Amino acid sequence: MSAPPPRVRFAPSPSGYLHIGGARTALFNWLWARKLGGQFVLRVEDTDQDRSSLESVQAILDAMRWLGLDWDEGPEVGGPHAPYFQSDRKAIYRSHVEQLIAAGKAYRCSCTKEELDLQREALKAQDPKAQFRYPGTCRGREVDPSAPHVVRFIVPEEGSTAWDDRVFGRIETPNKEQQDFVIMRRDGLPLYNFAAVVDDHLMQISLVVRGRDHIGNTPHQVMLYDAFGWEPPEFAHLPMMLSPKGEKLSKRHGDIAVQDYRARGYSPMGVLNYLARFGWSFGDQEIFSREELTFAFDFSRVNRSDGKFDDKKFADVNFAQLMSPKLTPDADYIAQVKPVLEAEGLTATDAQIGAALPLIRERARDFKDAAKHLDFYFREPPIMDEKAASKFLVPQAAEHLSALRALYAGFTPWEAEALEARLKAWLEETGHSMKEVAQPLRVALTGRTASPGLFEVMVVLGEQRSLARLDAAIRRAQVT
RNA sequence: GGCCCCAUCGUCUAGCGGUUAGGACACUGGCCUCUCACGCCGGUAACACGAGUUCGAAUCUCGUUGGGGUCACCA
Repeated sequence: MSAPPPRVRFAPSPSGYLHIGGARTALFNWLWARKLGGQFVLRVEDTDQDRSSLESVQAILDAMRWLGLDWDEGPEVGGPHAPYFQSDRKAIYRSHVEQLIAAGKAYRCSCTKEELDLQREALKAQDPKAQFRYPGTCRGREVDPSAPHVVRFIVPEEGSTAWDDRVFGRIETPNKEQQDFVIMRRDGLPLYNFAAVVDDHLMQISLVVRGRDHIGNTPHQVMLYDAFGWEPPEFAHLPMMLSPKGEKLSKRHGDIAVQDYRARGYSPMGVLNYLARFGWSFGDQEIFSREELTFAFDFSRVNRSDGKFDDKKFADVNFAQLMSPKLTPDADYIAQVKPVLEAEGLTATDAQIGAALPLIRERARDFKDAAKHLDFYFREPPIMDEKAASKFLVPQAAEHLSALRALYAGFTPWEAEALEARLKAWLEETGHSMKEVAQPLRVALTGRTASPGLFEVMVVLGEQRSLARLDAAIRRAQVT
């Protein structure tokens, strides 16, 4: 008898862009749902109105879509447990708070933040090492429901709270470490721990997958499930992604938004592949297709130790994705590089890009880079590297290039092997070496000193443009 | 500081009592070669430390050290 398909969720708070660490959490959730045929729910945790914005919601949804992490229920797609914005679920939270109060598991508290701050400072003055916890002043006291107040949950004095984490195993913390935490604010909005529990239960989430920074919240949430008489979901906490220096990853460490990598010209699978292998492994395999990832992923192979972000490795994984026609089919490659080309003022048909693609796949590390490698195929005349020109397009080269020009005019078939054979024969006849002519020819054809093989380039360029570029180079070489 | 978690090359990791401790990135020597790139061959480089358990520990236990997370009317 197999377990029912999981219901998992990703619950971002829309206070910025989709963070790379958040994307990994989303990915692990998504993989699990897709692997087992479950549902992936997207829920927007926007109960903090000051920090949430609509633009941010949009940015996150865009990033999710770009990564191909589609959700079965959530914003813009709806679902049986709508609404999926917590700001639209206030009435639900309110009634559940009332339920806990009525059951004697929570109480209204009229202590103000200022009062508590004062108490906190007083305690600190008395004993700098002491831990301040809410003393339960309002516990059992009658507080006028119409007067300003928060609602606090009653934490059991004794015992401990535990769960069996899918990744970390059993985690247990003594209840005396906790205080009567606030579940509803003065303004009537719920707090994270409370809203998450109510929603996860109502949305029938069976497994909560999130960052390890939530481990401290989990006991609160488990207590809440108990208080409601609900069965808690399973939990799987993920090790943290830290900065290269081992600090918590933040904007200070450069690019950390999914958007940043999109702008850099990374492919979605490049990003996903790197994230997947961060904290998870599958033998020695480094590069995965989306399907392979979905097949191979399992929480039993998720690590417990935090990791440091490595840009170089990330770039290499992205490169490996782009290099493989199997992982990045021509059509995908073309669709993604085309806009970058256009931004550079270059226009090319899919077929034209496709013809040059085999020559750049093993050279371009990202789509930005690809556009650079593609530039001379589509720019007429090509941009001439002046240093290269003055070094290689000299009178001596003009002679060689003129000879080659004559050799290739009207030559058939215009194919790499034939073109190369013709040149080799000429070298044989004249006693020149490939090294003498290669670089002048390359500079003539491409405007630069580094390029794919000469004959492959000539084929992509075609006879007319190849000869025209030779002519221009010969003129240039003569006047030098 | 309390609580919780973690600990294999610089980095991501394999390893789940017996291995010359493997792979990948990065770095590096060479090969290939018309340049660049890809590719191939090779090199430097790790079990944090200390006690146990065991015939035998990177693998199990405890301690030490180190690192991280969390302690809100944020999520």
